[in-house]
Amino acid sequence: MKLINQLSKETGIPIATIRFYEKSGLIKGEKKPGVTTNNYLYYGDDVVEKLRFIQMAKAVGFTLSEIKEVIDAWYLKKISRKAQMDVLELKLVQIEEKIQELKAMKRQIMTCIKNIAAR
Amino acid sequence: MKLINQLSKETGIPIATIRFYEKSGLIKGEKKPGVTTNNYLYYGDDVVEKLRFIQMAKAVGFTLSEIKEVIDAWYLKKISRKAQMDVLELKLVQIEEKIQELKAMKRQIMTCIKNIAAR
DNA sequence: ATAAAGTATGTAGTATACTTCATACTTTTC
DNA sequence: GAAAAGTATGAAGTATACTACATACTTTAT
Repeated sequence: MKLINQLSKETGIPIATIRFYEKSGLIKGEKKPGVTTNNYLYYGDDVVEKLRFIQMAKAVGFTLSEIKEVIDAWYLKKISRKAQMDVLELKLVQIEEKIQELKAMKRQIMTCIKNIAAR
Repeated sequence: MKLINQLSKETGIPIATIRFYEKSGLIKGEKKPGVTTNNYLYYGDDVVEKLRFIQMAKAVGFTLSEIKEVIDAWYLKKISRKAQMDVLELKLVQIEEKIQELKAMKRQIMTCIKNIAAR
């Protein structure tokens, strides 16, 4: 069980940002049962996983609310299996679209580089 | 030569957003020489190209200032050939990174879908 | 020729995603 | 046991990327 400082060091995400993600409902720490002197929050390994996923997803242009949908489908067992599948399969489609867009950009830029080189 | 309305219709980007991009230096319209009654701006086909590029690049998480760098390297002949190449090659690397991240996310989500299906 | 639609300009407002600050308490270190 | 470092909370501030509004002028349609 990790405290927020360790979480930050493992992921490179600032503590303030992690707190912001927690407030936004993307991750959740828990109070250690039995500890009454403080109200420190502890985080499991799943939270590190989630934070890494957030980093990746943000880097490819997903918003926090889109990311939250995926994380909820992933970890919350509350919603129906079908609803979980729907969210995840939609994300797969969107990921595939982004890959295609990136490949198109790559081709464009490579053409441009060739033009510059041929001058 | 197109007016802003046509530009908007061809790309699906709102007029206000196109104006914002122009103010941000990503695209540029020109006054028709000889026309003195108005100050309407006209746009060439390169602007449509640029707007489509902006749409794609934004969809995969590039910021407007990153996009501006690429567009400048692309169209502005002012900067040195080497500087142009540097910008474009860096973008190629970043695009490749994003593709890898998307593929990693794809795998993760597919694993998750399999787990849900197997319940 | 007049109303409707288009264009330009400037300013203000909004949403997202942080980031900083102030305060207060707890734990660790020397 | 006192200072330094860590944690929690709430509120305010910032950056990016729009989005809407008000005004004024121009062009197009009827």
